[in-house]
Amino acid sequence: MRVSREKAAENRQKIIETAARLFRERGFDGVGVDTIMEGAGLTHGGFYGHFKSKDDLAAEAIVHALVLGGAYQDRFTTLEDFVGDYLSEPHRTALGSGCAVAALSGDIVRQNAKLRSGLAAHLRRQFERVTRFFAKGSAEQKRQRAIATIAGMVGALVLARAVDDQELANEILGAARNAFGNDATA
Amino acid sequence: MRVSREKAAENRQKIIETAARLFRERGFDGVGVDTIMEGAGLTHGGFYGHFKSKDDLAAEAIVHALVLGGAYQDRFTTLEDFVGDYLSEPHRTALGSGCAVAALSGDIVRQNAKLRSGLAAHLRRQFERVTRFFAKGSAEQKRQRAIATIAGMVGALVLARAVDDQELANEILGAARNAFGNDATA
DNA sequence: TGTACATCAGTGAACGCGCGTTCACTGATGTAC
DNA sequence: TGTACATCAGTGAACGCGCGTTCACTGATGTAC
Repeated sequence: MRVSREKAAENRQKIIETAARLFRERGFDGVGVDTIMEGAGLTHGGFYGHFKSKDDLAAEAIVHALVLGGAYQDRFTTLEDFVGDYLSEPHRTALGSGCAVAALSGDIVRQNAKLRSGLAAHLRRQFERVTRFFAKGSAEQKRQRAIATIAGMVGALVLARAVDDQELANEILGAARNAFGNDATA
Repeated sequence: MRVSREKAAENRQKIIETAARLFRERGFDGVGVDTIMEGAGLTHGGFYGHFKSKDDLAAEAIVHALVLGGAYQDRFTTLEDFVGDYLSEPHRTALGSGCAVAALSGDIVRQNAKLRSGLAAHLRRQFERVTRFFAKGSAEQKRQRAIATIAGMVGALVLARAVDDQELANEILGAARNAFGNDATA
């Protein structure tokens, strides 16, 4: 049953969004093409009309998630708000719609080079943008603080999610909020 | 060909060590039972004489790696040494013998509960031990600093490894060393 | 504007490979006497 | 201490399932006239 070009483009987008969610929730090897297609309301056979391979989709899905992640960070005006939202309990439990770096960094290392350089580009942009939260110090010092802050945020979220104890998880998030949530140089 | 009890125990240990290395290098789904057994100098059929399943081995292998990780941290007398060694280029490239938390946290989230609670216990011990590097502040403040420092270290290592650009990777490590390598409260 | 045909998005069965797991077998170790 | 037998660690072939991928087919869309 052929479908209008518009509808086909819509389907393609739905596949990418579904994949971006499921990959974050279950990891790259944890979701099959059939599950993704089903999640997008289609059957698995049509997959290869849209993408060259599962790897190809993975690249598109992760790029999609990273772009959203860049926009997310832009919404905040203070470091405290940014860090507080990122290191919140909702974000800890919202794997599928949360930070793709925290959810997939382990998988990305083992993916193709294109994805890894895409991640590098994303991080470079993030480092650049996050310097705006720091008031004092040289440009180089601001950049270093931005990098360390992002590393601390990602690490804290990863640890909090990995742990099988909500109390400990929230303690980790709280400690990281205190440590990274305000500009110590201000 | 039966083998002495001693040799069998040795083989079992070799399997665990090989698995601990390969899982860290390639992820849990990235290595097969056959590869692990081959790495241990055996054939794949004997695997189930030693372990109930691949998951069972994964639990033992990761616990093994975590125990070594705990001992590793004990060797350092100053925060600067500890952080400097952890956030070094050798550690960045030594996936198979490096920090299991950084290498496998993503996989552990999706593993069985036993492993996750093992990781929680490990992290609790690490948080406790790492407080010794902090001189001032209340016990609670020291603990929070220890947690934030470990989160920052893990996050920085994960990001540095995920990125496809050695220069950026080393910049991340350097920024994190500066941020976490000395007790800002001293 | 309507008709005829070509195109092609999506379907669902099937293929084939990888990998976790099982099993009959081997032959050296361990033990009973 | 030596012999006979039971045990069992390890071998390698085979099984079976899941999953990525392919393919013949369907029928609605898009286009040519």
